[in-house]
Amino acid sequence: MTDDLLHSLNDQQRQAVTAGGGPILVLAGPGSGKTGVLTRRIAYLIRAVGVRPWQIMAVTFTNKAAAEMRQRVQALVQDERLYGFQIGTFHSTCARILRVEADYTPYTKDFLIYDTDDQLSVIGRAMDDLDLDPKRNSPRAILNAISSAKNELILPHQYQSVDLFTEIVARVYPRYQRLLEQSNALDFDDLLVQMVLALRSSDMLREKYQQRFEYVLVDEFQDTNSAQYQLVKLFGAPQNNVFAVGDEDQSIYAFRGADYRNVARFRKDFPDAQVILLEQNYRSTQTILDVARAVIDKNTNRTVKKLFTTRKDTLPILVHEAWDDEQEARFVADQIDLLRLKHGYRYSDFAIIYRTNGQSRALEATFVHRALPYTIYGDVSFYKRREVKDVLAYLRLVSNPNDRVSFERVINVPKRGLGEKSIRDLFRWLDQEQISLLNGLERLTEGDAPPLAARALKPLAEFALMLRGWRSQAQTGQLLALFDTILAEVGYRLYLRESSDTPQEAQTREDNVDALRATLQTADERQMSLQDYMIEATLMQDAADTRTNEGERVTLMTMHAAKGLEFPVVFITGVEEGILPHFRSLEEPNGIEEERRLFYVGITRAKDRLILTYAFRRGLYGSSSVQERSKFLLDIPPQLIDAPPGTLRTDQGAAQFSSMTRWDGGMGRLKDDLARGSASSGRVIPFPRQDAARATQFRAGMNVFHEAFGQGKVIESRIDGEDEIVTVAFVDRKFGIKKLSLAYAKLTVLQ
DNA sequence: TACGCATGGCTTTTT
DNA sequence: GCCATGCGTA
Repeated sequence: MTDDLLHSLNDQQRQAVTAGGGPILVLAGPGSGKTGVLTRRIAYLIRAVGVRPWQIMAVTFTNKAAAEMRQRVQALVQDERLYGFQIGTFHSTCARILRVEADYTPYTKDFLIYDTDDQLSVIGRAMDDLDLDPKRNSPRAILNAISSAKNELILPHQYQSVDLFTEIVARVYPRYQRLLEQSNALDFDDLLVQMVLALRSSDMLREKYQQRFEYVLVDEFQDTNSAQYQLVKLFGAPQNNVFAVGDEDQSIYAFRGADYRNVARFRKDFPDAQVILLEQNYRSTQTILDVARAVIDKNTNRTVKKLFTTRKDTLPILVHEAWDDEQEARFVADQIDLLRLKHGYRYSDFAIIYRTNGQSRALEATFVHRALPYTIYGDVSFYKRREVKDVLAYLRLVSNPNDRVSFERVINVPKRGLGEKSIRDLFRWLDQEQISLLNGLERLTEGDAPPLAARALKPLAEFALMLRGWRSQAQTGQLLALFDTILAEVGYRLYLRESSDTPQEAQTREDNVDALRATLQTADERQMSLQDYMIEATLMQDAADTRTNEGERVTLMTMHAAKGLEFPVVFITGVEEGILPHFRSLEEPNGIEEERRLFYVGITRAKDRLILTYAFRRGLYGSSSVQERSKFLLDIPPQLIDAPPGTLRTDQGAAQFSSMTRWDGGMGRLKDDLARGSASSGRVIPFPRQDAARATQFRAGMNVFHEAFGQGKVIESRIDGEDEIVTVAFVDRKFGIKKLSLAYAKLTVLQ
């Protein structure tokens, strides 16, 4: 009766799906059918073991993944209703439970969830209260530190400072937390922390949920943080029917607290855990798997997996060295055209993956120029747009009139003549009188005159009256009507039109407001309360993101965004020191290993063809700089790199580049290095540096003046014996780009 | 209070 | 090279 669930599985997959109770750890390599195993396991529990859907808790890392998984499970259980089946992110699962069990927390059940922007403004206020200068200590860094502490379940009073910076954090953290509580708001991390604290503090509560959730399944286990790991253990106990699926090699979220060592911890905490390795890959050619493995095998502290495929076809991968990021983009475009023509690939078969968002620019410019259709995957979230945040803040203020962050956001949008000064005075008055924001506003409408500038009182009282009206309208439960009333009364649409620079911008922003309006319509249909809606809106930051992913387009994205996806042809661009690995990662402990995993994730997205590119020079932050190819390239065995003549490799470029500079490397060089064995000994042949002999007087990016040619910008400067050769692009098009010898030319630097 | 220009500083990103 | 923030001025 469960044949349909099991018939297409290999032995290891079947073992995972049908394993009995107790802790189970599935280490699933990329492309090994992990999601299929997870969904089938859930369906199997329901259909073959007789577990009721409401006894199952499944956790994913994104809302999108949760929605997809729910759908797949539904398809697998056919007509069975998934009544009470809990699937969601850790955060949404906790939010849901905490709403019901708010009595076990310092909050009331209509609590709010603050997103990162809200958090930053609270940090700002906390720092202001403590007389700390946000220029000396970045609020973002402090927020990160607090967030890390929370992920480690370190409470404000437990936070230990070890240096000056952490001393600042130690002061801000308690103040920040108190402000959150004052606004009845939790940040994302609090959802986890408060859940852990509640479960730990009350036997009754703990037993209630431990009994309810008999089976706990966790996806992307390598990306759990400490708090999440504790939650897994708390919900899983005492039966410990915990099914954890993950891959240490794909842990790429350390910067937000993910700790792949939780995999090892799980093995230690549950010594009787069954460990199942999924090593058969259903995605890539053997060469691609070998390349991936060569890269990742340099990492330590991992469970070694041996990925294999039964695919017989394979091609070597291609490594291409471009002159600069522009040429790199052109090469990518050329390859796409070539592969489409020669091998019948479609635009949608291609992905271009890079380390940093900024790298998309050169690619986009080239693609636009050549009319090559593309789409950027994972663009700025809908919910991050200003107009969306504004309107949500209005709703949130209605939902919780003590929410100071939302109040501050909307009080002067549109402009009401209420600036920073008035707000600070108002808050000071509230704190002095020890009354809530709502109370204060009410007193204003009754004619109470707090110590504020006289001209601020009227608009403030007007605002208070509007808010009162909205609050009573909210009682009717018609969210859409409330939304329309608010927009009309504050004149928000008019404001959008007036504050936009172009009619197009106004249109886009209004469209966004209408898209948000549609979500309220849905909420009404589902009879959601305003409070429920607010929680959903904060947690589901991707839900309303109606990106048109239709059509034949190549996909551009960061490596992080690429996780979980696959494409027939994958380009990884900018495989250079400083980019991959990223220079910022060098400061992090084990940063290099994380970068290596990132590269690994990128490589394993490819099904048939993998093309790695790097550039000799790259425009970073305006000025162009000389790049060195990534050391990761030297980990790839040379025999996997070549390409048969006439398939992919184009050699014309190299000659062209060498004539443009003294730099005489070429495309074959990497392979030559590797063949010579210099790679294994770790020797890297450095590019000639421009400043090798002595420093140049001029540097790229400098603005200069020449008596005959006028003003210009330095593109490049290099030492030539005793002389210095400066390449300058002159503002006057007549002169264009010129190479000047300092021995003759008079060139002065302009400030 | 609001707008305009200058300065600085810069990953990755989901909840 | 761009964007966000901050300060100075109307």
